[in-house]
Amino acid sequence: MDSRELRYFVAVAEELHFGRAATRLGMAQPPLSRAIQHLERRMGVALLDRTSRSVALTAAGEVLLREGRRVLTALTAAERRTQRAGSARLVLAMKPVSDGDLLGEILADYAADPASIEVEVRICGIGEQSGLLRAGEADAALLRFPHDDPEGFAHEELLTERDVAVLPRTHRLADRGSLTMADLDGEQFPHWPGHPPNGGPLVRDTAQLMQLIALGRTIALLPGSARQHLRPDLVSVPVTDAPMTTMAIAWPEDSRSRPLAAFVEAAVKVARR
Amino acid sequence: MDSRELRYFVAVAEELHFGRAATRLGMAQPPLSRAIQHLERRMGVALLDRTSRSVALTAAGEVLLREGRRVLTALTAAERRTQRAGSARLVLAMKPVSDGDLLGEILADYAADPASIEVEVRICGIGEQSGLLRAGEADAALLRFPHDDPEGFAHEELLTERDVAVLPRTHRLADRGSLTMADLDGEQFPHWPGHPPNGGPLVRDTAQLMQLIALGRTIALLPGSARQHLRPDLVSVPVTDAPMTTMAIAWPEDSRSRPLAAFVEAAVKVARR
DNA sequence: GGCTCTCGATACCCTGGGGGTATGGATTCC
DNA sequence: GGAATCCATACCCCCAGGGTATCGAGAGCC
Repeated sequence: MDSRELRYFVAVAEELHFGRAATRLGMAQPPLSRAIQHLERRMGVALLDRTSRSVALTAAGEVLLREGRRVLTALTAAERRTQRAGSARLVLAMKPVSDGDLLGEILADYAADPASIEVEVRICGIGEQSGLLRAGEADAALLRFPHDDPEGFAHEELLTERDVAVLPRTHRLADRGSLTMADLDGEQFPHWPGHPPNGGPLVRDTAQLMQLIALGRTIALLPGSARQHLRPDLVSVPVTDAPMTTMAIAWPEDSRSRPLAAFVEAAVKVARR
Repeated sequence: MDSRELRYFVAVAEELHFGRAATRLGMAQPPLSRAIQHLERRMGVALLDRTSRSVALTAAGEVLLREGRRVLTALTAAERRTQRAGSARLVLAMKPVSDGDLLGEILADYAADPASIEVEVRICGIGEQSGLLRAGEADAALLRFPHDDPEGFAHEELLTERDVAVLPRTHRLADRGSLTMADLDGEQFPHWPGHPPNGGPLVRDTAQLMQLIALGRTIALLPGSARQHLRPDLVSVPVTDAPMTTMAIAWPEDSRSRPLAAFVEAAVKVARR
């Protein structure tokens, strides 16, 4: 099969409408209809049930949609990784305030390596790191367990620390020297993307989170190292029995890139000292 | 990128020779050269270092070869799975004599389900099951742990049994009621494909293995259930401390096929009783 | 019931790119 | 230095893939 046809099919299968799919693909509807017919003929299997009023997926079509999407993302990921293998630059994906204050040192340590290349730090939204890694847009990512999922990636744990509570300066618990999780019962926690809704406000980035905390709409448990970056109207309080979170660096399992290996090595070295 | 170009590139990267690659692809050499040039131009990265005498991969080319192969196999796997989703038939891959004598019952039990469809049992060589599964040629496979690797597949364990020694009837240990692993010290075990060579004869299928045992060239530890299928010139002897092996049924993690789910259910049900 | 609107399929045309052959030019080997 | 090898270039040709116009089948509306 040809990846062009696959792209066509995925577009139609997602839109369930030839006209819209054609627009999305930047082409006219008739050649799209024909291409799908070709595809079905060659594969010897019906992918779509169509009447003049509706388009629906057959069982085979559902399989091809699911698998096809994966193939297409793998294809563009391969493209990206290849392109970046040509450019002498590493791309590191991280969400803000999740570097455990180690990134500066890691970058400095790596830069000291005479064979080092430029490192672009790409700050992304919460939970987007693994997407960037999977799509081949980044060479490595800083993840935080258990929030992020290292599935399909190799990773190296760098730092484990206990979460602290981040509160508005005016919060009833803001003056306490330390807290327990029980003290936080009944508090409103934010709704992280990709997690089940808990009634709290949906938070997409850290600045937004900080703002919501300052407004008293929510409070958060953040890695201890986040303490250093708090706005003056927020305070952090240790929570003696808060969950531990682990920062790790992750990369595509089968990467053979020397610069990446050197960077990971630098990260581990800095974390161990 | 287009999968056709990717196929071209992979062929050249594997052959490191435009002429041979072109032959393999069933085309002439000049259009192949051009296609690769196009690809490099569009991606903005050199994939091959070529002189008039030699072709070598660049770093970027190595990345594309590795990732591209995977994409291409995923593509053909998607094609196969789609085609088979259209045909009302399940394909089960197994190597011979590894069904723990359960397969007959499983097939009967599944066939009793009114919604059941035809099941094709595909007997394959040793260690080939996961390849067939990965390539989308089979819907499910019988694996045996720890010999087979369920990586990337969902699986359900069906049966754990202790290996027995399979010996020629004339072997010095053939008359013993039971053995220990220590008794087998110094015996020549076969070399399984995909495992490191151990000096023993390479064995690709069970018939061959049985023949080699009968000839006294090797002996083997096989699942206890293999006992039933021994040739008359071979005997099996329990080994009290032999490793345990587990038979499992494995399938692509994200399969949504109803017939497959029903079949797995039947297999588990039979194994549990 | 007939008018209209929607939407996929069909008919037909046209262009560009992918493939072919012939040949050039560089390198290696005898 | 001549021959052989092998990738690149030059040039041609054809059809696959894309466009426009239109048909035909359902659905909804009055």
